[in-house]
Amino acid sequence: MTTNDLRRKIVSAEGLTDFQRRVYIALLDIPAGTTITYGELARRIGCRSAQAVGQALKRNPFAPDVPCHRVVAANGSLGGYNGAREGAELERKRQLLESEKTTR
DNA sequence: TGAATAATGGCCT
DNA sequence: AGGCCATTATTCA
Repeated sequence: MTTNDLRRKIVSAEGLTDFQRRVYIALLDIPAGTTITYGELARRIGCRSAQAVGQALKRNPFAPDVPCHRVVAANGSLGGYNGAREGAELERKRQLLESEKTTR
């Protein structure tokens, strides 16, 4: 599945708020192997609340289709993945990031 | 250096 | 109007 298809999928998805779409689409703009903080991402979509972005990601109905693993905390922590702030899910996220970084 | 706590902004029901 | 958050910055030991 290409990124473009994914974007189309997001736009055509129902039951989502406009804000959520902005978040997911902004994620698609992030190149593989690159990380961004919640705050930075929030600013990208014209928002000042990193927490709001966190909510959107947790409620991410497209996971793991949407590369939400490229988003990390401001201090470099992984943050969370697939609704989990710790555990095996995070380990998976870590590997995904490393893999992308290497593949880049 | 690390952990704990408070402050904050905005979305969702 | 109230609650929620996958944050962030600050403070304390």
